[in-house]
Amino acid sequence: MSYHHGDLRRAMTAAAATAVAERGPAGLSLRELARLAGVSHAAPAHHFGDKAGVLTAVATEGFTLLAATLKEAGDDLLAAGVAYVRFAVDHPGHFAVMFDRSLLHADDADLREAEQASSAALAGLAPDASAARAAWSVAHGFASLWLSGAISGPDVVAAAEPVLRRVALP
Amino acid sequence: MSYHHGDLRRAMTAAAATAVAERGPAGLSLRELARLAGVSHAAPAHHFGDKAGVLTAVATEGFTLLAATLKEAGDDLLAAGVAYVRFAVDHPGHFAVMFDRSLLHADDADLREAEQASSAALAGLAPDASAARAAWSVAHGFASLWLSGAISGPDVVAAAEPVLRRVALP
DNA sequence: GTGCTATCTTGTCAACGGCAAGATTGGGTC
DNA sequence: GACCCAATCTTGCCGTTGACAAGATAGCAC
Repeated sequence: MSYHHGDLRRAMTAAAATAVAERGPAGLSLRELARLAGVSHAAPAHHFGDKAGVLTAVATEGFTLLAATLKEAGDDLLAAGVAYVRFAVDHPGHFAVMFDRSLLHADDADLREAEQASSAALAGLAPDASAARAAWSVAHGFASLWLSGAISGPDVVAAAEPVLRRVALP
Repeated sequence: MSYHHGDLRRAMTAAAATAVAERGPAGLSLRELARLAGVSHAAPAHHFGDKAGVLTAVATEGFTLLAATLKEAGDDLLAAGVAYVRFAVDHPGHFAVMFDRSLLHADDADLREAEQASSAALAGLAPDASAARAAWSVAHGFASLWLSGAISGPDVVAAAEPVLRRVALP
């Protein structure tokens, strides 16, 4: 192992997302991440500043990913809703952090930019602001409830579609 | 100050809810709560076992409160949705904890009972299971997004109503 | 090869959660 | 009223953590 890790930042955010997905944001330990990456306990601080910095990086990555996912889903509001839910289920570590201001540096420039990118991607799909808010609310609510176990079933998409359809109707 | 506090359990849950509302679940310190209550740092452990036990008590209180709030709102699905959102905004500390399994003792008997009470209160309002899920999703999603700052405005209820109406239509 | 800067390490500190063992209290029992 | 007992709270301790400071190392431009 060389003195320089080479790609510590990327390794840390990836490991952080996994850890958050498994044990929640509170169960995240910077020292553990450092051990997993094979670096000293103080190495992360250089890249991220503090714990909130790591989670801010994860959230930023999440918003960027979400924006790309939404764009890929096309113009259909229902398809976008399904994509939103699938994103949350596929990236629970990112999702758990993205909307929790108490964990993040909310005024981070990169974060804000990524937030706006996904907001814009969503706003472009709905006919008006109210419809966009409604679509966002259902998709976000369903995803949250599903991840918390409050709503469950054999298949996420199958469970989500009838719910999303109630708002996505033209 | 006497040796016995007298109502430590209640004092702790109340202080915990406030602290979570202000700084999030991660910013909660059992020792700080103990200091606020004027007891030693190990006193909480007797009542709650551990940190998750405190948050489980807060979540249980939240679900009980939510069930009562929903019942009070009457039979109208829209009114119930508004009540749900208002509950989240009025009790952000409780709400932040209720749906995060990673913070709780998810199999706690009292918690499960309170969960089911609020689930039942909600299920009684909708014509079928799908409608109930949809209503729950919008209300929950809007509340979450509002609390995170993703959706904002001068008045919560005014912002929530048009969104909730899209799903509550008969 | 020399200096510069980003990256990483070592060492340290206060705070925290959790555990064990003991002190105090109030209520029930005789 | 004296005694006992269970509930409640305290003191003391340990390992872990996040954060900070100061120094070591490496890659890179020139």
